[in-house]
Amino acid sequence: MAVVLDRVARLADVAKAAGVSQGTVSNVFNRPEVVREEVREHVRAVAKKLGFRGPDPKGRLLRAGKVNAIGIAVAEPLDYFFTDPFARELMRGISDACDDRGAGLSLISALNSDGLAWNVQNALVDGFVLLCIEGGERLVELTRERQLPFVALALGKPDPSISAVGVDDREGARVAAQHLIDLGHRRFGILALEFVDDRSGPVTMAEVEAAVYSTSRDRVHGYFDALGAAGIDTRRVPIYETLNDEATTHAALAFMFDTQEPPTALLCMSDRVALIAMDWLKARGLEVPGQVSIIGFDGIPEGATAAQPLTTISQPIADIGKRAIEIILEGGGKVRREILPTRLDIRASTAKAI
Amino acid sequence: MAVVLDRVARLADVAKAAGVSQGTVSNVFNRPEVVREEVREHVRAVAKKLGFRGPDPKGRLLRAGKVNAIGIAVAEPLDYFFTDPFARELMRGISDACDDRGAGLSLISALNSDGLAWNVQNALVDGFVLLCIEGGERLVELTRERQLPFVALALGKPDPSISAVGVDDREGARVAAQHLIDLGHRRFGILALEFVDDRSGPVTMAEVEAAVYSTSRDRVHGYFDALGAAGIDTRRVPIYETLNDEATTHAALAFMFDTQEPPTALLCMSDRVALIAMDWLKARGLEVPGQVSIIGFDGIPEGATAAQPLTTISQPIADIGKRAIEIILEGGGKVRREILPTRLDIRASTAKAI
DNA sequence: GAATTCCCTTGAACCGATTCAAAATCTAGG
DNA sequence: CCTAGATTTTGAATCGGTTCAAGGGAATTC
Repeated sequence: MAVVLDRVARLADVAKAAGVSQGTVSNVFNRPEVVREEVREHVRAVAKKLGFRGPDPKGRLLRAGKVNAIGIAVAEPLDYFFTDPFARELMRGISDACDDRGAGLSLISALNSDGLAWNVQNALVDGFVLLCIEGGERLVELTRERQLPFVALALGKPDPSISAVGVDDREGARVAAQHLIDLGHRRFGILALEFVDDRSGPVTMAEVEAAVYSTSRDRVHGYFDALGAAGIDTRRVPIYETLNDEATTHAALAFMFDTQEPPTALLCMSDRVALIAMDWLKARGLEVPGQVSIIGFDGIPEGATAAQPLTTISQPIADIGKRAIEIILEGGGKVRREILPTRLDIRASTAKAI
Repeated sequence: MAVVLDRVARLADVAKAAGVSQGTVSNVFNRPEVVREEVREHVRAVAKKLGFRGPDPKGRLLRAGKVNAIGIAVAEPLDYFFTDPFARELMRGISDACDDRGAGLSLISALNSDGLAWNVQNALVDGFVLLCIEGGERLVELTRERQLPFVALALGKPDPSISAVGVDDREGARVAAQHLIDLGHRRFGILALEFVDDRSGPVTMAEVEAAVYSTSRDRVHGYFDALGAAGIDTRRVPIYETLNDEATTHAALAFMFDTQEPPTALLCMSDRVALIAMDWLKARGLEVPGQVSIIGFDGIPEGATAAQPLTTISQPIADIGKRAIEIILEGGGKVRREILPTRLDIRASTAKAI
């Protein structure tokens, strides 16, 4: 007697058709060893006939509670994960950690705040890694609502109530500036990242102190720690806020180099900006590092493989991702904050001052 | 009277505490406009007091059935998505398509077959895109079990029963060879991808015809279509199977160039292999394209931005990803097969034969 | 022959929401 | 004041499984 179903077969259908309880069918698929072979094979045969391919994860999920996947959220379009060098390197570390634990990876994004809210609220994950490159505050706020473990990366405002992994920006920046001082440079320019959202242009020290993004502020402090100690008048060091893109970086360079005494050393808060600066200077006939030395920040792979390799302060990007996953999966829900070390990678964009 | 729960609050708890039905609480969060303002605010207040932050997606999922996410599966480690140029470019297209539709993205992988099976069987997704670069057959088999819509990309064996998006490999290869013939070349070498799993070395035409991966076979046919028409004895054109890595590509080059009459033109089945070949030749003091012309296949961004830009047959990689998503989300479950056009991108690795 | 084990299997509770027909309440018109 | 119609709210079914205490039956021990 073949029963024809008007829908896809469920566990219960198989149970009824095979004349056993639902629990037994469940065991056949999940713990086959506890079911008598005869019964097991019979159930399997019936399941096959009904086109039942195994328990639907949607059902299991509710009972089990665990999704076995981590969500990586960012306030950028999804392709950010595959195009931005920093994100890509970070995802390498995250991927490895997830592979090791057999966890899946869900990419979560939103361009507008409505979509972001919905995506974060409904993502089927066991925890979140927040890429707070931009709009970090809001991302944290939304995620908090979910009441799932999460770790913030590159978060501007350090909040002691949430887990985070990062680097010591101030110390990294200090080392960067010290490197250039050691090479004899005395005239500097700082190509900064955003202090507040969507603003670019020259900034004053007061604006630096009022920064929303403490990452940028800390780095300025770090640069100035070294410059000040070397007796350089930091009030005369130009700081230009960029949006980490070509247009604003070019504007920053024009601002600094169309002057009587242009800098001989550029302190850049990202490798991206540093690479753009290098191209711009060369196009203007200035030699790097002959006439101008450039140091970046981040340590993205592109910096090392560029036509002219970039000296930079490397962050252990992949490790940051890895630690984030570990904290979520094994942190036991406790708040953890980790500061990983940076490293000065001296390559071919810095040289002795003339 | 404050009720204290020993667990996280649920919809039902809020309903009871607020003295309304569960359905009303559900409406407050999902269709607030149908609930009287007074009730709505009251429920919200109670929810807040109980620490209920909104309906749990795990519960909603079961009822709604839709996850609103697409799974991208590959038989490689997860970091493949972020390190392999082809995969990255593909994911760009997929990301855009998902962003447009507000769909999420789940990355699914496995190193060993057990893990792969589990991940594919349990992924919470509405459909799959299969990257059949390697182990495609098995991936298709596993996915079929899930009874969810899926699209295969770069699948070796064309199976008319499954949806797929790809390019006309034979025609693309023909155009590649024709380009070199037009430049006057008469001595060719073919650096092939795998015909069967994990094998490398020189292959005979019989082995080509017996290929598991029809992509590689079709490309050989395409190359030979052009070479044969130009009156070149294809039996004397060496074909070397590589694993798309440095070691086997170097072996292939040694095999071809340690001969009396080395080729003046290399037909490579991937840009990766082509770039490796270019480096190898230069390291041996051979000029590209002065002494040897090289043409790739794929059109990865690295080929265009390389120190010496690579001539290649470009696949519309991002478009392939985009179409795959569209087929899953809007295909209505019907089987669809699409062949997208390739394009000859002439850059700096091919030149007139001497 | 009764008691004790051991091995399977059962049945029902539970996971956390959405949905919708039906009931209850309110509003306006006669 | 009554009623038709509009607006809200309820209650119960449903989604598809997992889990585990309790039960049944066969084998083993006393």
